[in-house]
Amino acid sequence: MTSTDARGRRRPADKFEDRRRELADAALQTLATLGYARTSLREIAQNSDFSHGVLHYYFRDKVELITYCVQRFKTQCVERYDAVATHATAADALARDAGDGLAATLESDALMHRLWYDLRSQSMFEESFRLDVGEIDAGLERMIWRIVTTYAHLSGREPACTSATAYAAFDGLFQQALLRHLAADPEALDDLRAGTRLLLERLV
Amino acid sequence: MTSTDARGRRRPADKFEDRRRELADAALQTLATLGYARTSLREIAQNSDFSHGVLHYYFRDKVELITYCVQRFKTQCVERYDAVATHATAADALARDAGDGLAATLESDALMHRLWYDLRSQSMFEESFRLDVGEIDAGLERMIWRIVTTYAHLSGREPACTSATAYAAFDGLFQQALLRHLAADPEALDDLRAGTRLLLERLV
DNA sequence: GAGGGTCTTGGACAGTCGTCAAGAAAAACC
DNA sequence: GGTTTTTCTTGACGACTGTCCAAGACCCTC
Repeated sequence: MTSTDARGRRRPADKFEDRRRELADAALQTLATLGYARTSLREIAQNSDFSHGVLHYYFRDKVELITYCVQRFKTQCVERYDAVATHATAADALARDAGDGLAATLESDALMHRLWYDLRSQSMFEESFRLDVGEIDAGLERMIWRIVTTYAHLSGREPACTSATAYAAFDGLFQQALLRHLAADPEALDDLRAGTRLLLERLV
Repeated sequence: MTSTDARGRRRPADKFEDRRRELADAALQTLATLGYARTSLREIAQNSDFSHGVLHYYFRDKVELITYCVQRFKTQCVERYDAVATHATAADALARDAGDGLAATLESDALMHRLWYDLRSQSMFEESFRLDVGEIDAGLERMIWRIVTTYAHLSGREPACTSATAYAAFDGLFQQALLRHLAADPEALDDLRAGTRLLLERLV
């Protein structure tokens, strides 16, 4: 049902899913630039190759589109953050790489991270987002915990906090850095790097 | 200009400001329950004793109303958080009081805290909010720093991090606890209390 | 109590929103 | 090539938005 035939043509079910992905990407781009509150279906369609009516051919309503976007955003997040998982062999090198990695993705994907915090705030009001948002948060928590446990192992120590506490602290650090970076604070990235090293050292 | 006359009647300038406050409070209540994205001027008016037209008598437009609300919200925040500033005489008692205080305000004012994170996310998209949001953040940072430095003094140590890093970590902790509390996680409050004690101990 | 400024109402306005349906266009099939 | 099916465009709908305004209600002073 999801395979291709002998001539390499996609089967109908695949085409349908491909178009959904294409429209969801246009929606994500619009959401990242305008924010959830100001994003309309017509604006999304204008950022794609299609007219606004086609959105209801591929999605039942706006909620299904946004939900699909959140899920798609999640997979992009996991891919992006897995790249941060380093292969360092020394504790201080790992701490430096982690700080650099977080600062790099904050700078290059600032708009997407901004959207993430916007959608997570929306999930506090709109229950239909909560499941997907919770799964993204869980994935990020695992990513942070991998770094913390690796750092602990490399330095011959044990983590001094739970996985949830470690993620909460790093997420707060990242969010503050993003806020200041978007407000054109030139020290935001350096403070994120320094804060990452300090938190790693203090939490294990 | 802001005083009352001999008979205790308010001067016109005061009446004007009082009505602005009254309408802003109705707006804040609406914002806290619906969120920024779903709050309209008519909805705000319905949560007050007036009709929707009066909003443009006291506020130039929606942006000025919302901005005024954010400023008003800030003063409420400062008042609320100053109550958390404890007068403990021992380090472990201070850590316990701080955790209990944060957990208490999270539980009793959950909707207002939800609104705060919503508005802070909006400030990443809407530049007109940034100044006020930044000032609120700075006030919260001072509140956290007061707790951290007091804790350090009581335990005869020095803070191991900057004020910004400490606030970022505690803010992340609080926001995760709020997310889980709103998602009906029964352990959210206890984890916030435990996390507060752990962060205090580890960051000084 | 009359007059005049302050305050409030409720409706009208031009846009925009999500949604839908009819039909054109394109693609797939025989 | 003609027919059927899938895909897409276009225009319309009712509801809702922020904004504005004419008219009335209110309140204070003389």
